[in-house]
Amino acid sequence: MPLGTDYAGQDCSVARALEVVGERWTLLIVRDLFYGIRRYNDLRKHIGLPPATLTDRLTSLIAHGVVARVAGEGARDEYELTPKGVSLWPVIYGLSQWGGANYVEDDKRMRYTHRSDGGLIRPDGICPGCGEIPEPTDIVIQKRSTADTDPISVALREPHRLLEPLRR
Amino acid sequence: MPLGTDYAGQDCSVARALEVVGERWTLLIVRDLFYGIRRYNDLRKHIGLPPATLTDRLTSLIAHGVVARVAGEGARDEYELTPKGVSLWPVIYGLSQWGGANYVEDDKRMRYTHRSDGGLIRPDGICPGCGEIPEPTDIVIQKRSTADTDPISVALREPHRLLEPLRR
DNA sequence: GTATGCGCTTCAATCATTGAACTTGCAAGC
DNA sequence: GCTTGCAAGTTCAATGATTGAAGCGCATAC
Repeated sequence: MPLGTDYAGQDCSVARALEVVGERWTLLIVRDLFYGIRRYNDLRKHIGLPPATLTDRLTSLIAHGVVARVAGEGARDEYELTPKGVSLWPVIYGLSQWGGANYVEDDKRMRYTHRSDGGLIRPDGICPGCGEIPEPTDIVIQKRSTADTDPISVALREPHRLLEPLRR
Repeated sequence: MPLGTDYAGQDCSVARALEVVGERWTLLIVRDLFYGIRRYNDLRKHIGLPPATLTDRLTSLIAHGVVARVAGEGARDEYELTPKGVSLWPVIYGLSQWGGANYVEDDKRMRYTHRSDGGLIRPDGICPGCGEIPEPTDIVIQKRSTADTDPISVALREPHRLLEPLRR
């Protein structure tokens, strides 16, 4: 049976969340949408998953109200996070901090800064300057690893705000 | 190829994290270990997954240093989170808040309070009384849903500290 | 010594995922 | 108006993981 219909705990919030975003690839898609990647082929190339799987995951995310398909510049549709999707930010950030602390060298980790005051956001999500937890739209990211050379990874080395469409 | 060996982004912290904890069931096992469930059959019954899968996931978590197998009371071994596993708490809490806010009724959500001052921990993880983000060992949980009637779910309705072994 | 429960392992059947190939629809170039 | 090219998928057979049922060895309880 597919994950997405059968995690046991009916009233467990963690299980309910994982029913929606717990399948393989799903959280990487959400991550990329935070990064401003919005087009089908950009997602596919950046994440490196088979098109059938990408279509399946996007369909599921749209059905659950996490992602919306919207008209983009030009005739192409794009995918973007709904407010419900944006509220997944603490989960993505938590995974990023844990994965970074344990598996990525310091100088290759993504840098997260608070747009209003330039503060380097701490692992617990708080901006040391203002003491607040910034909203995703107030967070500026910069990819510092140079391991990947595809156009999207290269574009992510420029600082830009979360959720702001990545233009190339 | 198995998830656990092949998420594309080599230097992406989120992808690296999901290589370790992104497989189906894995985060539910981690959640249960935070809840104090420590024995094989308790995990199996509470989560409702096939034994072969539970063995597989535990082996993988141990190999990655997230879980340790330790001697329990009596002759039985138990499973417990390592410090690296405990540092996954923000991820579990984030999923819990998102799943709770979107899919579980108010009065059925798990209650998280700060042990030192009794404050009801906010969705962002901060205790409103002291303004701090409590460590997992300082968090008291109480399951409020009565939907499940298995012994473990019943035991979780008593307030108890995270990571404290659940005795029946 | 017999039964029960725990902590697994084994196995065939099912189900999801994969990668390659193919299709469709639009848009610009010739 | 024909072709070329690309974006955005769909289709399909092969592979691989997951499932549920059954079984097994050990330990304690009766």
